[in-house]
Amino acid sequence: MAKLPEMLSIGQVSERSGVTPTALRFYEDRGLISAERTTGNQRRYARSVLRRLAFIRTAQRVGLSLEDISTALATLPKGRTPTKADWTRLARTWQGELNARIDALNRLRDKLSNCVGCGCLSLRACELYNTDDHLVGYGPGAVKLRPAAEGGID
Amino acid sequence: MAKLPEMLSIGQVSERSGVTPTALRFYEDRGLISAERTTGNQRRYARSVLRRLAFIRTAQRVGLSLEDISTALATLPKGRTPTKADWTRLARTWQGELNARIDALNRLRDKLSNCVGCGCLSLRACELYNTDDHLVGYGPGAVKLRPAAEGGID
DNA sequence: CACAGATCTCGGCTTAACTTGAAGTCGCCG
DNA sequence: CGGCGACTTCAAGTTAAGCCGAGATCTGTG
Repeated sequence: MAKLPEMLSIGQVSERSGVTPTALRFYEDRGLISAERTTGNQRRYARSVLRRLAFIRTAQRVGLSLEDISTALATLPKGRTPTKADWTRLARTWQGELNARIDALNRLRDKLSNCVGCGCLSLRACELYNTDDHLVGYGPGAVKLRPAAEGGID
Repeated sequence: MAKLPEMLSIGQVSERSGVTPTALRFYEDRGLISAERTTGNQRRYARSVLRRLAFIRTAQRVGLSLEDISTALATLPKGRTPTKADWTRLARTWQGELNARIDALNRLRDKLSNCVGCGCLSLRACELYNTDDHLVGYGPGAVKLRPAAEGGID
């Protein structure tokens, strides 16, 4: 096995993290990660970037946008090792986020089951139509959906 | 209260569904919904479009793409009322999807909790870093993440 | 030192899901 | 029947999260 290198090139980081070089540059551009430069202007990453990348990718996996992630990471003290309190705060935020998403999914799944049972599309007032709002209009089918576009998944 | 109109204009559908007119035209373009036309070429929607829209929006809410939705809807008999078997099939597909997403979220949330407990970022081998793969590299922080880009959320 | 292979920047392409704007037409109330 | 608001199409713009290629430069190894 090779010795542990102090700093990693973009290719090495890419290979170890599974994140493409292009994406790495992109993340840097967005302020999610950072790197030093050689005299020849090539990026040299500290090993800690791998932790950060794992974090970023994992968060992305559950549907958080890079902006969400970036915002969250920004609450951590820039540069220095975050305190436990910092992390707790961040985690709490995300847990709320995650819980909301899980709830939404559970609710929908259950409702979908109901719909199968009830025939759904020919039903007058399937619960599915009123997932999160209460503006049931008059007559069959008429409802006021909350514009989901704004809230994303939750 | 007004009388129930037989057919709805795009504006009425928009107001009742919370979906903008442009989005409605867009959905039509994508084959998700359809409408008849007046002699003057304006869209007139059957009330059932509201059910369909609620369905579409709800599915979107849980992260399904319009293409997913469109594919699913396409399995239903074009035009006529779907049979219960049709619905069952569709629902089964989506339930698998939903379950997968719920699982992923639960796993992550739990791991995030662990991380708070353990100090995470200063940890050598936090579970977070090995969410779904097993290629733990040598030394702290070195891992091979599965390219999440391909699988999306699940 | 030479050179192959890794990186660099930059601009443009991609997909999804719409939105915005322009220029013109409908429909219905008074 | 006049007019104004609702509607039409079409083209182009937007955001997210990158990918791709070109042309130039760096780095490390023999």
